[in-house]
Amino acid sequence: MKTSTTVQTKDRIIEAAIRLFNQKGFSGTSVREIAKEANVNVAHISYYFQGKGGLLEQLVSDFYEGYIQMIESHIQHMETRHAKECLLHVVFDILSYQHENRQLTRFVYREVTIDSTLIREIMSTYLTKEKYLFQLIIEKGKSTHVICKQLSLSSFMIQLKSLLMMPYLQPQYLTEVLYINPNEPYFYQTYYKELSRSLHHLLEPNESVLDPHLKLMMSSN
Amino acid sequence: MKTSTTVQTKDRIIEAAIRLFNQKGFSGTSVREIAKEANVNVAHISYYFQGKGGLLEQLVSDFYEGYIQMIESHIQHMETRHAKECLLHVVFDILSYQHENRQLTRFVYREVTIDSTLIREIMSTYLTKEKYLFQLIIEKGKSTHVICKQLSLSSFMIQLKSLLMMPYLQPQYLTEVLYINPNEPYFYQTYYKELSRSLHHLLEPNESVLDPHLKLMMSSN
DNA sequence: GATTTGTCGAGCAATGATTAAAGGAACTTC
DNA sequence: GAAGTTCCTTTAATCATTGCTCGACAAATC
Repeated sequence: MKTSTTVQTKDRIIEAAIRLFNQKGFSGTSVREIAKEANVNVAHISYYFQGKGGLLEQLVSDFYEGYIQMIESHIQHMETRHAKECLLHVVFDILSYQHENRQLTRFVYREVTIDSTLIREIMSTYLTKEKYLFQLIIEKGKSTHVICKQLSLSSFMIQLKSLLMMPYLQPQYLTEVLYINPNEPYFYQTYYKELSRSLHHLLEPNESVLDPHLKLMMSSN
Repeated sequence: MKTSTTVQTKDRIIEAAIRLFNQKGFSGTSVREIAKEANVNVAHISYYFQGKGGLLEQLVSDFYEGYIQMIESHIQHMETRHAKECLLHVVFDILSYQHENRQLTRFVYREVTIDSTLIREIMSTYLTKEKYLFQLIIEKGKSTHVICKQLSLSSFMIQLKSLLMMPYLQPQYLTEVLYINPNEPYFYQTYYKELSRSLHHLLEPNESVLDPHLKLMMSSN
């Protein structure tokens, strides 16, 4: 019996959970609050998700499922595109994905910084897969000489992921300190342009192999 | 009665709290756990810090106090240095500061993503101050033509803070996925070099006012 | 010896997650 | 249409844990 009210109940729990987890964190939210916010009975959470932990697992893997799937769809069309172009499209779509799921994104990215077995499992599946997919693009770019051969995948990933995550992990910083509203649809398009500029410099062949620290020091003296 | 054991007790609580908050988050840690980890009585936490909330406040403001103070000391010596040089020194010292206080850093940066009144107050004090201090450096750099005049402070801050925070907010990502150990002292020195390279490109005058997205697209066709 | 300061265990009231039991609505089967 | 089945919902209760405080005791300070 899959009535519409059933679906509503389950979905209302998910929506309420995302909202509250986003605001107060996982441990900071009680199942009673979620039930109240969703206007459902407390027992429903255990009934549908096998407890609070199951609800967390559902949300996190739903997020990464959609995330990875989106990246993979780009990889499949990579034959027809140049590596840099493909990379930029992926970046744009990640921003778009994060924008569409702002609350879930912030919650997941925060929760991922907690040392738990669940998180460790997520890591070894979705995030290594993400790394692998980016590696494919980078490798192709290197072979077609549009990406600097010396580029280290690790340092690229660190910087890319930093830049992608920050605005959605710390939206209050943008609003309260920088007076930028990351909720506006214009934001991530503007941000994308800045990102693509940074990426461009990150990928292009070094103009010098010198220690950039020293180089900067010298040029400013 | 300020015996050495008294100091020990208070400090042991702080150390234990940092360790546990870092691992399991603020809400995910109970005062009993902290007391157990610190080998003190539960009542001590309320006695010294007026409850769990007070302990949180103590830790967070201690962190930002040292953080801001460190940046300010650079500003005072700014007369003798060029803006870019000063900026790089600040960046290096922030990395160093975060490295020295790895556990506290990760905890604070995570907790700052929670919507609470405490956090909002922290924002409007320390983080606007941080922004102001960076503004001073940037302005000087612009006036001496070592920093691009069109550089937006906001987008600079977003990117800078992203890159500074990421490795210390997500150390498990580095270890488990990228096989990089951010706990090694070498790490933040290496990372600093990468950062300074990115910053160099961020600050230097644009070689073109063209939409970099379009530009990249065209150059890869 | 009086006072302040640190320590401790017990215990409080509140809230945490979870579940067992039972009611009820829709759908199938006879 | 009656009986049975399945799924959803609700109530109530359980049991652990939460943060915090009280009163007693010890030790140091004046």
